[in-house]
Amino acid sequence: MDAEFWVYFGTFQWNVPILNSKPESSQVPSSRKPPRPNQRKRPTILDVARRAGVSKSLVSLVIRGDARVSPSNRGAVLEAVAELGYRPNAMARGLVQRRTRMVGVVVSDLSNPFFGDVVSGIQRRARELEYTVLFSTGDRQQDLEVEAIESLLELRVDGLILAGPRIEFETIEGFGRSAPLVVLHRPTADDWSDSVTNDDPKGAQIAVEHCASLGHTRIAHIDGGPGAGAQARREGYEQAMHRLGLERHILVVTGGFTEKPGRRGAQELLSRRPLPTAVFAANDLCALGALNAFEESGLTIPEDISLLGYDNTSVAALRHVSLTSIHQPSVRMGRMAVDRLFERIDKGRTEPRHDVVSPSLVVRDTTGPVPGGGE
Amino acid sequence: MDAEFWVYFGTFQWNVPILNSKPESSQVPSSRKPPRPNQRKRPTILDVARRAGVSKSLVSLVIRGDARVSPSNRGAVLEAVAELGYRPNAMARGLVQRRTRMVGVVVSDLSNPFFGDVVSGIQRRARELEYTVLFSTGDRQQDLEVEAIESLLELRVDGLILAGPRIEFETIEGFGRSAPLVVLHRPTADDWSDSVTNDDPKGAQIAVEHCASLGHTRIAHIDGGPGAGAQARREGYEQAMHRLGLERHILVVTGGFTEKPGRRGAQELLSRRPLPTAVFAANDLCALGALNAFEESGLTIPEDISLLGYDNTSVAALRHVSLTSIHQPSVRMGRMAVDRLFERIDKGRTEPRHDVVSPSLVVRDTTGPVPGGGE
DNA sequence: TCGAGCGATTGGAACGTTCCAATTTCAGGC
DNA sequence: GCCTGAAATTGGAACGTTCCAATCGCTCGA
Repeated sequence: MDAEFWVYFGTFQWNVPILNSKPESSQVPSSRKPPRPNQRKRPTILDVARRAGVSKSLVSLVIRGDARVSPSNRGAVLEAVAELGYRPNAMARGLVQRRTRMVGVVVSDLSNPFFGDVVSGIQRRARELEYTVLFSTGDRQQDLEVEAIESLLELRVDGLILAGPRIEFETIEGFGRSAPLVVLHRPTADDWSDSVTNDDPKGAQIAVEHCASLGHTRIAHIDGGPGAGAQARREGYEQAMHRLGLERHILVVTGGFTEKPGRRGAQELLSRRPLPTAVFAANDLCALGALNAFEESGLTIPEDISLLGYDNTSVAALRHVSLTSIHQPSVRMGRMAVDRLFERIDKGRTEPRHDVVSPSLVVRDTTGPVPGGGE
Repeated sequence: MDAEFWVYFGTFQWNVPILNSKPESSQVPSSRKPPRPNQRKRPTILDVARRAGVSKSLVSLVIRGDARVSPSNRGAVLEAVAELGYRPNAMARGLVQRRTRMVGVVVSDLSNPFFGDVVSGIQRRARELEYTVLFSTGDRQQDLEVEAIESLLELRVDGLILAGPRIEFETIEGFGRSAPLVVLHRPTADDWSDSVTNDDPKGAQIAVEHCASLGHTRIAHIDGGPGAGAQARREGYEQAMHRLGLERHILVVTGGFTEKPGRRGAQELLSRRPLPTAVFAANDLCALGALNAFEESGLTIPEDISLLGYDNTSVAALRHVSLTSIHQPSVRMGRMAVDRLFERIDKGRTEPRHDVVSPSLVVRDTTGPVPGGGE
């Protein structure tokens, strides 16, 4: 068996395989062998140059779109390029230019629809700035997430965006020392990274105030459990309740960021008396779990209980669901992340910047006036 | 303004910017300027070698985990690596090795929850085979999709997986000539690429048979419009209806793969008399749109109308939705795609292989017996 | 007719690795 | 003390680009 040896020094982490004396026995399936050239040898800039009868430098100029090349030579080169099926080698280019015009994006969970919009914003802004985006994901596991980041850094991306990272803060800070880094959806406060987050306490406040404006007083909260954003939303809820003079109605039960814990949280709420008339859930999926539990127990939404989610995912927008939710401007946040990176990479900014954007309320069909006039 | 000039030759496509005589005026914002080295110079293998008092070759051996290095030297090198915060440069390595151990995955639409599982399968299998996965997406646009693929190929990924590509068949075939290529969720039949698809006609047949087994005869279909998989599902539906002797009940209305067209399709169905008692929609989102339209018109599901989706996405599984659907083994399909790639890259397979996996039925709460005994 | 000046073109030196063949080191047997 | 061979280590040549300074070839004015 191979041993794994972790070198850890300061803020830097990297794993080195240590083999035992038996050489390539327990290695990868069988693949360290001579890599069979499946495809025929790829043409290089030199092949193009030969074919076009010019120097490699001239080919390079044409490829980069330099204006000083004579039309005839440009034509000849382009022709040779097409004939040979030449495709520039980004590695060679990156090596000499020492920059890649690539940004790496690590998404903690690609299957969460919430990240779709973020990714879309990143993609579009990056394109405007002529950057290429490479995504990677830890598939919900911390160690894979670190591996993904490492790979991207080894590829020498010019900058890194971590969308909702699940890894430890110290690790993140270490990466920030290696490359320009923007953290999305999770606040950082160090000198090495930027962050773009939404104002969770504010969002919670908006949710509570919406309920209050509909006459609700017994407003409960199903929280996000141990998750990162959970605390901020819970505290926002509590503060808002205080501010409205509803502190004696504060009621928080444990939930989570997916359907099942939301369901369980709601079931716990159902055992309390008097029942709350409005429930603010940690996020949309959590709210959906709650919705299900309420419906099963014979309550109707929003007549008996009003329900709010958070994140305004595509699921909340489905008309069959039509969940009132707190919206984060995800697309814009994605764009902002790229802008922060751009400032560091191309404008030379070095002082950290931490942006907080405001959430907003999207009223749909799961919230309504308090039944029977409250209390 | 910059002009864009497309070189197209045979199966190869690549865009070359052509500048007008004014040099760097209307260029990118301002970024072609000297790239400011935001971070301090990165240590190279030579720095490590100097610090550890050994040759660069020895450092290279340690990093790659070669067993022949003496323990003392290994220790010294590792120490130097940690002290300097050295991270190997994948570009330099890839350049000389002429392989990268990276596979590129282009997902047509990252916000579609359907691809979450596929990606997960790809990710896990790739990790087992010690490949790194790089994702990219066209964000639903054809030209961006091509750009994404180009970028990955310029990076010299060892292989490429296209998940539900929206680009033309000829273009795909061209890419298959440049690198090992697996197409997911869309059949190909050429000699240059492999494909992994689900058996759409079979899935449609299962859906229809499920309805029939519940006593339904007036089974309608809301199709996927002009989309790629739409045709196969529609034809599967029609064939199954024939086989069951229900050809006179065949009823297809135009829909699409998202909620809105599904809604419209359902509305059209509602104008037909007699109403169908079961509806098979092109996919889950389409079915959700239909569900909404039916509910709005006062029908209850499944008492008045049974409803089926396709793809068995996470949305269908939400208990509040609980949509009967046709399941594709997405995770497995992702794994298979990586395996096909591996066979081409490391095993030297060259003959194409086209796998078709079987879909299956997931019964939930939107299908039930035919109301009143049919006809 | 000649050089100045300018645009177009070129060859060589990087970039940071791995690979390979060659060299050094060292233990052990005679 | 020397030779042998294996193990450990090494320097130089790739890999495919871009960058830079230098050169080439014209046109034009004196």
